[in-house]
Amino acid sequence: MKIYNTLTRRKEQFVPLDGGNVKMYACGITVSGEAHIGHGYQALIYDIMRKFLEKQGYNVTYARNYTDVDDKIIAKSREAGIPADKYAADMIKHIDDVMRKFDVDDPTLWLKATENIGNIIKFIKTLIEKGHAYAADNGDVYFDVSSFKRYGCLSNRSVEDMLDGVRVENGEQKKNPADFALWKSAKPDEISWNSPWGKGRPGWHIECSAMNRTAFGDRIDIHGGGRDLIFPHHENEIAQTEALTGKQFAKYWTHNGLIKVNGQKMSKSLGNSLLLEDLLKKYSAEAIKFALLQTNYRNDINITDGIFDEAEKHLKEFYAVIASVEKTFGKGTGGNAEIDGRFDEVMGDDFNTALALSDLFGIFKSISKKLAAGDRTAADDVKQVRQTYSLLGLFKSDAESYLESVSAAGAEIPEEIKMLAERRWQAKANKNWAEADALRNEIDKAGYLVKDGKDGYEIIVKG
RNA sequence: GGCGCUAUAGCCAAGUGGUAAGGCAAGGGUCUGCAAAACCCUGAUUCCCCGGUUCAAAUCCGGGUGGCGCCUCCA
Repeated sequence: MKIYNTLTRRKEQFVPLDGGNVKMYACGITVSGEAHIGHGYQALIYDIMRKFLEKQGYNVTYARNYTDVDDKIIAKSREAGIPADKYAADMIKHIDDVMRKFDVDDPTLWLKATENIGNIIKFIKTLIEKGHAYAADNGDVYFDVSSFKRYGCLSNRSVEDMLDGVRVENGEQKKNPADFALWKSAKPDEISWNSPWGKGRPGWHIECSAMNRTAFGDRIDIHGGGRDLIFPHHENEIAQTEALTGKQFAKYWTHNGLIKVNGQKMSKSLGNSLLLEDLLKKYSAEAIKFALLQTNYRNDINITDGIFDEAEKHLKEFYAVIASVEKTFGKGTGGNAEIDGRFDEVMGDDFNTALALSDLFGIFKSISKKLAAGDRTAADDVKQVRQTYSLLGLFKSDAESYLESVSAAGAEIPEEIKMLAERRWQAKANKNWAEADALRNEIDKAGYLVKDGKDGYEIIVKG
């Protein structure tokens, strides 16, 4: 099993810290808004990593967090006229629902910032005691970047390099512009907790360090998140945790690529987010996953017109084969070790879902041939594909129901279209080709397509 | 300005030393009254450019150029 490690910038053999037990953490969502496709993608990737590691025999404990207090949440909740904690709780519930529709499983542990305030305060206190952090007069607490020599080891930058790019907000009392907030003092009427430095709330970075330590102890195997978190978030996590423990925090740092829309990154500030909920109204969860997993998780994905339509088309074709096989031979009783072994092989190389998916085209071609030849092992292959690829969230549906749900619009053929098609069929039977073609054009203009079979025809909705 | 990622056929994309997977689109064919669908066939003498290492490089090294991202909240 090989995993690409951002820390060393190479693929490494995966060797857990503790034999067969794997501790894995992935940064989750700051719940200031609805989940977009990027959030769904990230959740999907780490869900797959967890499941594949389990398939390899590891005992995985997988933790994810919700950042449920921050500036944007406070601002949004004010706009909505509800308390910040209620706003965050409602949003979490909503996001959980959408993720369930997207068919991403819950982690082993769900962690929330607001449920770990005590742990966070304790963590900060220790950092101050050890001389890695300091409290300013206004009640803010900052991490002293100059006290941690390895600062910059993940993102490969030096403190000096950073200084010219750092922005200092008004009212901040930092010793060094690169220092970052561990604790933010509360402004009037903001949600806050009592602390040794007065009322306030935790900074973003410290949450993950503190929650990790509470859940897992000093060290973990895999820490993941989107590539945009490398700096400053993950760099700061390393500084906080390693300054406290003196030990290496995460052994493997993994970062998924970002989803772009028409070449541009989706971000909260640009406001160009594609909401997961909206996409799920248009496409099946399986089609969305298929489209996203056709690229290696480390690369960015540019969403352009048609990538989901194309994926849906492929799934329809695959499910059509599955439906035929299961109808003809019933559910398989055996399996196909080759399909499963090949899957393990490609996924074992840094979770190469792109290769795993491209294999499907060959697999289904072979299954179709077997079906045509009356070879009953086609049913075993189908059973194996369903079992193996369920790890990627694919082929989990009943084939007939899937095909029905995807072409649901086709069920609603208007009467007049049906009549046109019937008249065309008659014209055709009378070998009146001109009239038959004219009628087909009419049907075509209305947005439908007639497909002739041997003993009848079928009307489908175009597009 | 600093740092990182990336550059493979019209498009998407796999491939980290042994001679270019897969998909879409396109073209040809079988089938069809004609279509659609389905099935079969056809693609890069070459992997942004220039040097180098090597028996051998898309793959390693050096230098360019273009695209994207991070350095402010971000998955």
